[in-house]
Amino acid sequence: MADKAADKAAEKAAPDSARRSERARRAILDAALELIGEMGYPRLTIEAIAARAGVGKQTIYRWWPSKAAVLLDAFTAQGETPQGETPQGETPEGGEPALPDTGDLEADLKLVLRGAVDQMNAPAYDLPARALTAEGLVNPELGAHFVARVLEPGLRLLAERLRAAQDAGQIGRDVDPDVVVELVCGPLTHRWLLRTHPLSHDYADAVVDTALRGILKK
Amino acid sequence: MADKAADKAAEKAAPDSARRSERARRAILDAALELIGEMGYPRLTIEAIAARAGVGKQTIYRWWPSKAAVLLDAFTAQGETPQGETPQGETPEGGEPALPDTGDLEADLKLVLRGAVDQMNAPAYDLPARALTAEGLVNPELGAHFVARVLEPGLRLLAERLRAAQDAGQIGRDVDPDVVVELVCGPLTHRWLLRTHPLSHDYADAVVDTALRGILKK
Amino acid sequence: MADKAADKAAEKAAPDSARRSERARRAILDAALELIGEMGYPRLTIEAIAARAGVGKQTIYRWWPSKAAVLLDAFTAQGETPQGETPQGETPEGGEPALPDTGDLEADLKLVLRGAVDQMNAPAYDLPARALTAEGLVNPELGAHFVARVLEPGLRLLAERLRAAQDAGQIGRDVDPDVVVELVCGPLTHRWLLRTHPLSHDYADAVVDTALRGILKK
Amino acid sequence: MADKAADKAAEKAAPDSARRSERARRAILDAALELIGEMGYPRLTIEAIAARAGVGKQTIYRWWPSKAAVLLDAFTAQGETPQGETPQGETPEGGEPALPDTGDLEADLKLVLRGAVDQMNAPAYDLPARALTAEGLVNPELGAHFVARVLEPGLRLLAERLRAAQDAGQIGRDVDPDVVVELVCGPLTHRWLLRTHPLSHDYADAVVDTALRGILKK
DNA sequence: ACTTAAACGAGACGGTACGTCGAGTCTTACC
DNA sequence: GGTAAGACTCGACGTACCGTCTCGTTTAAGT
Repeated sequence: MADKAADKAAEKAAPDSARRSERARRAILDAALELIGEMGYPRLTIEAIAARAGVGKQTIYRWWPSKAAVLLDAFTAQGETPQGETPQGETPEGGEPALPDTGDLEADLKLVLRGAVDQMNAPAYDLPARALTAEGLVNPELGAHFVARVLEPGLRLLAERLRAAQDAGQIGRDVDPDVVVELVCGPLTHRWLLRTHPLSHDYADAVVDTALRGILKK
Repeated sequence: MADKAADKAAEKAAPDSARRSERARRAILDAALELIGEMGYPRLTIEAIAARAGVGKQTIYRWWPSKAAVLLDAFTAQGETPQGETPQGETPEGGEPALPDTGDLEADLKLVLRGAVDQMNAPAYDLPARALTAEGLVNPELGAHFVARVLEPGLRLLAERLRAAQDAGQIGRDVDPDVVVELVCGPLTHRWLLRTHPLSHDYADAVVDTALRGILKK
Repeated sequence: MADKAADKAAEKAAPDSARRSERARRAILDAALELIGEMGYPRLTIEAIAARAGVGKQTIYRWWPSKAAVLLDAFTAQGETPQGETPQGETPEGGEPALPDTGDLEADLKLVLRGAVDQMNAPAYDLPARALTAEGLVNPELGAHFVARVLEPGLRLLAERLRAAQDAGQIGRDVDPDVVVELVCGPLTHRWLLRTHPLSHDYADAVVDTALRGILKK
Repeated sequence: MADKAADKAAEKAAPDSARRSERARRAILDAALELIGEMGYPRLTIEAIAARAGVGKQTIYRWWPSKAAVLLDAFTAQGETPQGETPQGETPEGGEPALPDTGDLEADLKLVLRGAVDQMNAPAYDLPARALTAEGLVNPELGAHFVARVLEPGLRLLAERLRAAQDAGQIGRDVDPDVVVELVCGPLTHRWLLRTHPLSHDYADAVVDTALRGILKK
């Protein structure tokens, strides 16, 4: 129980994070993002990151267990504005981020999903996010971190917006908002990752339309 | 020019597939599938495959460009019954495979998607398919092959079944069957790959229900 | 110039030996001797010495330029009774150490060389002395210190004893005592270092006999 | 047991020396000798040897266990004329090497030892031989190889020459030629390795004189 | 006794080299 | 000419120590 942390520490003398060099940390994260843009994830190496950052390899190994972990931190810390899968709406300073709520669910969803599409099409998001997703597929521990830190926040906002619509009586009580979240995100993610078809605003609109209004004739 | 073929040959003396050893081919594919089960994709190496198959490394490099390509072939050739993302319905010998069509679209979809869920939960499918998906995310060429050979066939069948329903007047003309295919497959794939929640028959049912009948109150 | 000291200080702020921690010094020297016995010279590291001594690495680097220098001090300060290559004879407290002089040169030499043989066969002498010799072979500066502090004193005593014999008329004036010293020490050192044959009392006796009485028939 | 070799082989799949690349072997040995001259033994690294030789590090590790072993081979194979501690006399083609035997032992010994002195003073011999001696002091296994392959042959020749003198009645039967060998080589080696005094032809002569004619007055 | 500057323990840092692994190519002997 | 075997060059791995550089914390000299 309380020993668990102690055990972990006993494994390999945990470094003292108070003495950590912020300069080195920033240089490493920046280098990782630069390099993934220049050579792609598979050819990204810890040695290259260290060299670009002007840092000893050990300084990377001291604080991260793998290049994927470095990249996850780099991606998350990007510009000090960590982004989720879907962009938050307004982030009124100090307040909780929330999705737009104009009362028109369809319009709001389309707005948000079009934003997500733009993000997925932007190399600065696509490259690292795609690499981290790929790594996570095959490495469950990293995958869990990626989902929790990158994806969950956006999905949670979406679920909240849907619950608001449900409270407003726009959605029946028999519909599970969490299922709806996946119903609209799943298809976008599918296209983004698998590249089966172009990922466009039109597609985002079509998904929202089809999902919201149903498929079977009434 | 008549030299075009010669040029190609000059690039890398194309091997003569007529003389290819079927014994070696099978041994390599079998070894790849065995080893991915034993050590996982990231630790799978071409050297290990060659050793396990009792084959020289060059024999692998002669016929495949990467370990992912070997695995794709191994996965595809599995039991001589290459499978797509969703299981085919009956495959009456000699005939085209097709999804069940009882006239009840909802029931048919649930049947098919439950089968897909079972498959995704089976390690013999999950491990290689997940590895190939991951590789494909980051390696577009391989990704395209994977989609075309593994995923597309299943998706096409689904689209056909939906078009049949449309022809039967169960689905409006304003709905695009291709979008519907992704609307039901996207969420399943999302859960399968990202492990956000358990992937169960109940979830498959919920996706079908929600997608078919719509979200907004009528 | 008065600046000479200042220059030196400017080079690398010479530490103030008045404030030096005797506790740390002893701990370092002890740790060095312990560790060379446990893991041998090549695997002896400054980090290990610091850890064993409970001392910061900088405390070692402040006072010694290399692990060999530490070991040389450790060896020299051993038990506060620094030993030369050959054991001193009686060390009447306060007096100069001198070799035994019974008037019988042959017997005296055998006694002294047998003592040297015993020392070379004792791990507590062999390990550090051998390591320092090895280091000195390849690092002339350290080698000079090692010879001056460890070997020379013993050799000088031997030379004095021989000069006494010469004064007593036992040795001809045409013989150079310094050559004789090497004539008896060389062979012992040869066997000790190169391990060509066992280093025994009998060998010491044989060397003395052969050297003193000559090789050619008279 | 006959299994001993098999056991050793079982430890780590012994490489097939029939397929060994002679080109790589020569390049490695040459590079080792070049580099020890350029930077000295302590700063000689396997990586540098590999780089200079245009060879993968693995090719070195495949055939040698340490940089010292490489150097020993390099030194031994030098110009295809491996040299011992003392220079061979004439090596009439095809015949056994032997020391000069003019009937005058003293003159012959001086000739040989002056040659040895010259060799020890030549950097091409001094650097590698000194480094290997140093390594051998601290690594008994390597030391044994060094002695057997580099030193022993020369010492054996010297012993044979002395036995010839003994057979000719120039040396008494009570004198052990092996002790005499060390009596003359020991002092030279002592000066060579420890740099206590300059190593000159005069010293070689003095050693021979003193050793042959004895120290005590007759 | 109080101040204060240097030595101290600790250990993070930028580096170099280690010894290993696997990639992909090349060579040899066999069929 | 395809194959099994495996040596080759190359690049990266993750680790070990190097010697330097902060960090507080003693600690001993000089007020």
